[in-house]
Amino acid sequence: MSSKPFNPAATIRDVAEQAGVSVMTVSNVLRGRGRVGEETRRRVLDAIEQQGYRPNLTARALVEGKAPTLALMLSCITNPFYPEFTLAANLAALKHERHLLVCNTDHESDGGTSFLEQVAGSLSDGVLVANHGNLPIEELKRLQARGVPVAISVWELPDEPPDIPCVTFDSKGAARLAVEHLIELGHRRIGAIIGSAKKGIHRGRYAGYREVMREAKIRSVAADERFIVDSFEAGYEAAGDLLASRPDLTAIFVSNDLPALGVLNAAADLGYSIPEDLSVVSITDILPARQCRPGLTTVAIPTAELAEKGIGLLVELMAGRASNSAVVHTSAPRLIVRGSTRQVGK
Amino acid sequence: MSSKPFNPAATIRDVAEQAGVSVMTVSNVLRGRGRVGEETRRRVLDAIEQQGYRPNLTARALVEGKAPTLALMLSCITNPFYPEFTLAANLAALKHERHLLVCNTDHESDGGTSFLEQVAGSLSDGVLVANHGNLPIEELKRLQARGVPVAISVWELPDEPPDIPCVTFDSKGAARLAVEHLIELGHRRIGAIIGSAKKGIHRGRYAGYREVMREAKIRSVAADERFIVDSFEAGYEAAGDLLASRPDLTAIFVSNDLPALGVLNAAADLGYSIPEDLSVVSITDILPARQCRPGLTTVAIPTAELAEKGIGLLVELMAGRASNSAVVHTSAPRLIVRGSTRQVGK
DNA sequence: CTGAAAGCGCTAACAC
DNA sequence: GTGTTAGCGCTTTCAG
Repeated sequence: MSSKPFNPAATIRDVAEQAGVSVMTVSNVLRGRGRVGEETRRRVLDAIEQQGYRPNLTARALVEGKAPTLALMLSCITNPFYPEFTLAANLAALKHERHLLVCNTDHESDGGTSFLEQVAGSLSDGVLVANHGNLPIEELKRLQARGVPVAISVWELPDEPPDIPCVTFDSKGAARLAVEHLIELGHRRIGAIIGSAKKGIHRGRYAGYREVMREAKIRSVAADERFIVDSFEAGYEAAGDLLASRPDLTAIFVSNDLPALGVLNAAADLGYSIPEDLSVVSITDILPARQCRPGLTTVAIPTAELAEKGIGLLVELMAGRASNSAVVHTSAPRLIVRGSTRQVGK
Repeated sequence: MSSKPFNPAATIRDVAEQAGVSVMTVSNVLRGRGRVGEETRRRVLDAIEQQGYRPNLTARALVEGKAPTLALMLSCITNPFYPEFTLAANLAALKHERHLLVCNTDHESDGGTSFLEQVAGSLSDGVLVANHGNLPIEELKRLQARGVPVAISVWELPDEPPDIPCVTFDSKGAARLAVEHLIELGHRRIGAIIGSAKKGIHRGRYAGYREVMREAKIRSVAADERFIVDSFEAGYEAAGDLLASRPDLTAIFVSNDLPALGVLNAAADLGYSIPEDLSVVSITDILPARQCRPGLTTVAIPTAELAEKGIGLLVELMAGRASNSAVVHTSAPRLIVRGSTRQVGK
């Protein structure tokens, strides 16, 4: 019962001692479990206050066999898609009383394998992986086999799920909306810049583009298409290249906002006025798409929802309530018309 | 020596058993400590491989009394300044074998206090706080008194350090470079949009602006100045307001890129051509500043360096090698001329 | 060079 | 209502 006024490294035992109770009782009042007398409760609370005691989450995690964190793997947080995604994932994790550990795979020499190796199932209970077209699927399956909950989000193809639980969105539908918008504005000479290989991650988007072009009876030729890396710079270069070889294009469909921003910049540098000389539409709706002039017309995908549902799926998985073949769908993409598109010839 | 082919939940004890050695030996080979015979070593490694054993970081952290993570507090990851900062902090932390836990204080009802309460000194050994002008300094000091290493980065005023170890940059010098650039281009009617209260976080930047104006013998009046919230939207509005009341301004100095982007957009919407009708210069050099047209002329601050040195300072603090009054300086800001500024009247 | 014992701070059973 | 006994998975003494 000695009054130790303040103890920077107070443990639950110190508190128990000062309050004249057992460790168990302190643990109970701390977490509102078990039954504790009102009087005892107060004494314990006082002791906690005085000593400045705070429970050690590491110790708690060890004994409970569960970690207070979830891991998020993404390519690179500086890609403007991810901040919004990460924030939503973080908030969702917090709702489940978990903190978020993020891994930028682009900057890990092994693509994040060692991160998974260390963190998954040890520091973190589960792993949410944001799809970027080059996932170490085998590695993820190995983890899964080991009993670590693993989920993928931003999966592009609802009809071709991976062998791992995932959250998808309708990428083909998104592309359709974008290209239909161009068609409705009267465009016929439409180029395409795709942020992956032809059969790569954006193949659903590419399929949507092809489909609408076919329906509109427009014969699209390979010369009107470019397959590039999904970056601002690659978009910039591809636009220059495409416009040089097909100067009569009136519109360009870009499979992603980031390269589309590059296209906008290239067009400006080449002396094109947008949207007077060229319409540009893409997919995603990242923040810079609305913070530039002209604003980028784009098809918004449910970024925050993809993140939230990803965390939700992970939590269900951890609780044994979701199966390994779960496929979670998200809201339909929606067209957002801004200044980068216009009626052809106007 | 029974061969358990694969054990998803293998512990160090399982490995020891299979290898026919003691737990200690396994721990030693695992971390290259102590002396272990080559033959024994191999047996242990084989057992680890077969069982798919991976050490439990939580348990290790508990017994070592140190956590494998560091915490980073920032206002919101969707502010384009932070992705770059966070990435650099993350990479620096990794070099010290720590993962990073990030807290978006804007979205915590208590500004992150409960995050600190839970995480600091328990899940994470130390905390790096990115300054945003409204820091819970008292809370941080309390943590510090408790023995938790705490450091602040992006401190604006090298000459007025807080009572907490910090990493600073020369904000006044940055503003000077920006405004001097305007003066050199012949501008005299220069407005200012400051992303804080007059005596708020950007007061160093404001002071730099005033200083250069005075040196150039330009009488700046309050009507040419706006003090706003540090956001794109506030910048947009302030520009409209300022331009309406002072239509003869030829240039605007904005204290931060984010509101400057808003200014660029507002100017475009109001029919101003930039830089023909109006020059805009600001401070920071966030990614969107170079991914928009016209590109934003700005003074780059050493963002990555601020993050790296922040983590470095934290690590020094943890090792007891840095004092609580440490002030770490960073490289001088540099002017980056892009398309948003031009010789007056041209 | 290797092993046995102790314990990090906490919680889950079960007693009383 | 409250206390006692174990033990989470690991590392650190200290013996051999």
